[in-house]
Amino acid sequence: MFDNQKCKKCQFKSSATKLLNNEELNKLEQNCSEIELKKGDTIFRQGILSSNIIFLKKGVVKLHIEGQYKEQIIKIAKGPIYLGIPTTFDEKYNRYSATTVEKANACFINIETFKQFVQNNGKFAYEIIVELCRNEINLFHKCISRTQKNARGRIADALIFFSDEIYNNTIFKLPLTRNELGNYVDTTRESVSRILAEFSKEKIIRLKSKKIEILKKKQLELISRTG
DNA sequence: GCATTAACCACAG
DNA sequence: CTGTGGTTAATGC
Repeated sequence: MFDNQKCKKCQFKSSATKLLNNEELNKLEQNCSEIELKKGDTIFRQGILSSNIIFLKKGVVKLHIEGQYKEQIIKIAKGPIYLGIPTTFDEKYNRYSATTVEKANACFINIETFKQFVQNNGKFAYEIIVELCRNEINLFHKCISRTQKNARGRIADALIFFSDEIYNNTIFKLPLTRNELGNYVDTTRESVSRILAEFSKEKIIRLKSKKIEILKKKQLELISRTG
């Protein structure tokens, strides 16, 4: 289970982990375990005892909360990234769930080990803070998108996000169902279907079921701004 | 009033 | 799981 040298030689080291010294890396190797995940696997679930910090090496996940009426997708994220810091660091129970939407590789890191690094290695802690700050700013933008744009604008935002941030490509396969995309951008699956069909008709995207090609990004950006 | 937007419902692939 | 049509409610000229 504990393959020595695994962390030291890891190609996906986070910017924080790069700042650990040799002794700390040894400690990490003894308190961290990597697993492979299939699409749809739960990494951690809302409501259960939280116990690990997750380092998602690669793959795409959704962070989601079971709301009063329906599931809400809070965020889509791609590795390499830490998951669960907000819900594990100072919370007894998970406040949200993380589920893969593609196959992924994740390392489960003992929370006490992670805390020791934060407490004893300022540079490590600094990198973690930077990542948390980025996350918060991103959520502020998401908040604006949700409240101040119409459905077309929100879906345009989502398409640009998948293209630019997740797949770095104008062609990609949506990892979400229409219903999930609706949960992500605060609308219904019907509206998602309709709006994607409109974009396709307007030749802004090419659409075949989940495969999407962005043809006119400028146009999408305009829709994002003006609805 | 009239137009627009989007949710809800129903039904068919 | 999707796409589409009809209906309805809210909102803003």
